Amino acid sequence: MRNDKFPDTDGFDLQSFLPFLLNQAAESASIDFQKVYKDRYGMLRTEWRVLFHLGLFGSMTAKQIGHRAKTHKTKISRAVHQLENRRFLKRTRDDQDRRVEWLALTPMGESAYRELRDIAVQYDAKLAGQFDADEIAILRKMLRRLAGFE
Amino acid sequence: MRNDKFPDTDGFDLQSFLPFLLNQAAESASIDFQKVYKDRYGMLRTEWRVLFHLGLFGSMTAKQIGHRAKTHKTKISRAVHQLENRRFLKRTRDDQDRRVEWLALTPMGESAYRELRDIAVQYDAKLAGQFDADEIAILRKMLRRLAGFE
DNA sequence: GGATAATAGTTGTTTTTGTAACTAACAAGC
DNA sequence: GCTTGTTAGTTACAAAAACAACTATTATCC
Repeated sequence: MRNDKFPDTDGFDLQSFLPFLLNQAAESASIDFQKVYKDRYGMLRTEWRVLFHLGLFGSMTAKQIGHRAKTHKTKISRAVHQLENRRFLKRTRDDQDRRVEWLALTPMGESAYRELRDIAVQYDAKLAGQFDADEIAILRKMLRRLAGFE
Repeated sequence: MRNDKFPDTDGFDLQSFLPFLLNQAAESASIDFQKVYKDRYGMLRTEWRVLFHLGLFGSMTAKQIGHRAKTHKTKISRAVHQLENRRFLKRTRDDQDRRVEWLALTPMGESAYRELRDIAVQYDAKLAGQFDADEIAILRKMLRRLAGFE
């Protein structure tokens, strides 16, 4: 947190303060990908996240997605509705526990997922490309820890 | 981006995808600090950012703050209003260009800034403390680059 | 110097989010 | 089996963000 540029400010540097810095980095790093799912697919952030979870893990419940994506159930609920309206997913009630519903992508949803995932892979490679491989590995490891993954 | 756990998903791992990972890390790393400025000071995110900019850099215009914090002018405008209502800052018109107004903290604003800044310093130290010093240096350097600082 | 464009900041309207209360289904204890 | 508590998911309302249109002032350029 020491800061040579502003020794008169008790060494505090806003641009090094992790909550601020992480938010700014996250926003910058997301903006172009956001344009893709927003402008080209008409999706909201929670919607692509739900799409990706189902694409990656197959059938899941809303609760499971919310837990894994650290997203509140109302946001998940709305994203699921929207994806359902667009015929990207279908829901089926659990026979054992009729409160639960299992979500799964339709063929249309699968196809949208694959397209977006390929874009995501390229996008990530481009972001990571500006750093050394070992640096990126350190970055991801630290971010995973900060995010509470692992 | 390779992923050993899910080799059936073309090596895509959502929890390593930088836009997602960065957002999750940013959110986790911000949440406790957010509680402080929100619950204890009744501030919104943009409000503490404006407060900090004025605390750090002294007198600034709304435009300058928006540019430095990458925040839209309407958000800045409303944050400034709110901080003014609470007597945390005062505005003075520029004599040369009467569209411009200079913002500066009142003594009350200064005091709130100093308190929050001290909390921020401790908070950052606590976050950083879970990593080695050289790792943290690498992290901040990379995040600054991603954020478009420097 | 008068029309046109640009800039700083504000206001109004629409989306999206956050929060709390709700419904429906199940579980536990007695 | 009936009260009480929990859980999955939805809905309704309030708060905040996004976006566009606006006012007032200054700059440009003919």
